[in-house]
Amino acid sequence: MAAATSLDVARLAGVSQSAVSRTFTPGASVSAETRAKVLAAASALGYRPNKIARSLITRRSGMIGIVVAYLDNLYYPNVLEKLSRQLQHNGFHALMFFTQQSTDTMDVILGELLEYQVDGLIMVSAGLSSELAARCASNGIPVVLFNRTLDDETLSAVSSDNVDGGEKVARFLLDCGHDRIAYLAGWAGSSTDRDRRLGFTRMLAQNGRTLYREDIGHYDREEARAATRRLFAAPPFPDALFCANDHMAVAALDVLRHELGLSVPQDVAVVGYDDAPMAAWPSYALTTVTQPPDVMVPEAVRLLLQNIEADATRPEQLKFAGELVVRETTRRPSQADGRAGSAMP
Amino acid sequence: MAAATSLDVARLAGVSQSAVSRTFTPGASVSAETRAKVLAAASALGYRPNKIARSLITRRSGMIGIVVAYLDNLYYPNVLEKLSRQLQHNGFHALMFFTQQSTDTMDVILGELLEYQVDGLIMVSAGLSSELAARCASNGIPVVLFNRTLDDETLSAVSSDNVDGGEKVARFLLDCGHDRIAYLAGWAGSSTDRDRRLGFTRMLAQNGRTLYREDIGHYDREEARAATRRLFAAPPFPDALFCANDHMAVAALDVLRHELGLSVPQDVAVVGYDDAPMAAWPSYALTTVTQPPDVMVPEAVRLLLQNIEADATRPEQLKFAGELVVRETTRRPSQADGRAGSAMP
DNA sequence: CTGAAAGCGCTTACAG
DNA sequence: CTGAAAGCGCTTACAG
Repeated sequence: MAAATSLDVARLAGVSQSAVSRTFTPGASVSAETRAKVLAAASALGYRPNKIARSLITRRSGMIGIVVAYLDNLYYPNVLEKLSRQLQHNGFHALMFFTQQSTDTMDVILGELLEYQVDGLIMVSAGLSSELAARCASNGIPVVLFNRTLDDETLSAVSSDNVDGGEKVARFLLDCGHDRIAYLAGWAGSSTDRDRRLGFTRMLAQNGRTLYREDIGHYDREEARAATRRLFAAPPFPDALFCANDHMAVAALDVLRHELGLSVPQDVAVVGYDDAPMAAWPSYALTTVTQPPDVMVPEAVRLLLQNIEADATRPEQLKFAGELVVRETTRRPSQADGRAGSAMP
Repeated sequence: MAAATSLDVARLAGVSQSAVSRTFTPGASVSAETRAKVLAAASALGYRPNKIARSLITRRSGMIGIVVAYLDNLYYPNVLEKLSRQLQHNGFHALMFFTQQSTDTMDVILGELLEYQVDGLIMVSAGLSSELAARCASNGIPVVLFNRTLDDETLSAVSSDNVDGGEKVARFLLDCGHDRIAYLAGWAGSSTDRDRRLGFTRMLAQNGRTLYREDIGHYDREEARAATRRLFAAPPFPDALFCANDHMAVAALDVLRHELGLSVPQDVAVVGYDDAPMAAWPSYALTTVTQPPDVMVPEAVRLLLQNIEADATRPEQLKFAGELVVRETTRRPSQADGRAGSAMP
C-alpha cells in the first residue's frame, strides 16, 4: 500500500529514474516520447512526486507559516481565507501556527517554524518582537507583517493607513457636530491602536478639541463591554464614540442599546474600524473605516514571494488608504457647516 | 547563512552525527555526557533538526491537511482555531487547503495533499465524495469529516446529532403554540441540512403538523435573504421560522425586522443552528442549537491521531447531542400545555 | 535527450 | 552507549 516512487515508475516505463524526475520538473528536457511513457506509467501507479523529498534538495518546502494570535475578531477569518487561497494560487500552502498570549511561546513557535522549513512567514493578528524578527532574518526566512508595523522598519509590513483613518473619523464626527467625543482603545502596545488614536486626536486638536473621555477594551469583546459601561457611567454622556475596531464597536453598540437604553445615533454616534462582516449587517449598520483585504492580501503575498524568489529580504512597508463607510450608527454631517478640511463620505 | 546541520553540530561537539541525531530523538540512548556536549554545540550553532529530512525517513510529516470550503459561516473560524491549536498541542500542524466549489478542484487538492505527505486529513466545511475518500484510504491517509457524514460510513466522522437537534426545535416551537411553521433550508446535498430537516419534520408529523412553507438558502447569506422574502411574500405569514444554520438565521432576522418591519418574536419566532458567535450578541439573541466544538474538536483530533498511530483506518462515527439554547427570538412555551413529549429548555 | 552517480539532512539497524 | 553505513525519494550537475 506504500505510495509509488519515481523508481517504480522508471521500472514500469523502462526508463531511468532521472527521466521520471525530469518529466515532473517543469522546464527540464525530456523527449515527447519518454515523457509519454513516464506519464502513462505514473498514472498507472498513481504516482505523485514526494514533495518532502524534493524540498530536501531544492530547499523549497512550498509552505508559508501563518502566525495568528486569535480569530475572535471576525475581520480576520476573511483575511486568513484570502491569504491562504492566494498562496495556494501561487503554488504554496499555509501552515498554521496559533500563538498563546505569552511571549516565550512565540519563541517555541519560531523554533517549530524553523524545523518545518517554511519558505516564509506571514504574521496576521500577532505581534513579533524585533529580536524574534532578527532570528528569522538570520535564518533567511522572509517575513511580512499583516496589519501591524514594527518601529524599526526591519521587517516588511502591509497595513492600512491607520493615522489617516483616525483623521477621517475625527473629521467626520466633527462635521456631524459632535462635541463630547470619546475613544475606546484597543491594545496599548499595538501599532493599529497607536496610529488610529494618533490620527484621531490630532485631527481633534487641529479643530481645538480634545478627547472627552477614553477607556481601554484591549480589542476584546467583554473588556469592550465593561469599558463602554465606564464611559457612560456618569452624565453628561459622550455624544460620539470611536472604537478602535469593529469587534469592540459591535460590543459597545449592544451595551449602549440593550443595557443602557440609548438610541444610536440620536443619543450617541458610534464608529468602528475594519469593516468586518457584521458591520454591514442591518442590525448594526456600523459606520466604519475599511482595511481593504482585496488589495492588502495580494500585496502581502506578492511581497513575500518576491523576497523568497530573490533569496534576500529587503524590508518594505506598504500602506493603503482605507475609506470611511458611512452607515446608520452616525448622523449626517450638517449641510451648512463650512469647516475647512471637512470630509464628505 | 545556511542553517546548521547535525553534521556541523557533531563536528563541533566532537561526536558522531548519529549521536547528534540520538540526542534529538526522544527515547534514544545517549549518555548524559554526550548529550550535554551535543546540546551545547547545538545551541551555539542555533541548530534545529530539519523536520523535512526527518520525515523522509520516519514517514511522518507532522502535518495534518485541513480542507475547508469557506469561512463565511462564522461558526467555522472558531472550529478552525480550536482544531489547529489542538493539533499543535499534539505536535502536529495544520496545512490549509481551501476548495473551490467545483468538484474537479477537489481532485487537484487531493493530489496536492498527497504530495505534501500529510499524515491525515480533516474535512471541515467541505464535502468529499466516496470516490475521493477511497483514494485517500488507498494511499493510507486517515480522514475524519467534521460536521458532515457520508452515507456509506467508509470514513470517520464527528458531528452533532442533527436529527435530534431538529426534533428539539420542532418540539419547542410546538410548545410555544406555533402553527404556521416554515423551514429555511441549507444545501440540499448536505447531511446537516438533510438531518436537521428530517428531525424537524418528523417531530412535526408526530404532532399532526406539516411544514407551512419551505424555501432554500444554500447556507448563503444573500440567498437566505432572498428566500426569506419569498417565504413572507404573501399572508398569512409563517409565525415561526427554523433556519438550517445561524448564518442564515441572522440574515433572515435582518430581513424580517429591517425590511419587512416584523417584530421578533411577537410576529414570528426565529430559530437557528450552530450557536455561532453572533447568536449570543444582544442585537440578535438568537435561539439556536449548539454544536459544541469544545467536545467535538478534541474528539475529531483524537480519532484522527489514533488512526495515524494505528497505521490503519478504522472508520468510526461519533455523534454528539447539541442543546437548545433559548434566547430572545422565540416566545416562552405556554405553561399550561400538557402535550406529551414537550421539551423545556 | 539520457543515464549513472552524488548528495539533500536526517534515522536506524548493525556491530562493537 | 557509540560510530560507520545504508537508505528515505527526490534533483541536478556530469558525461555521453
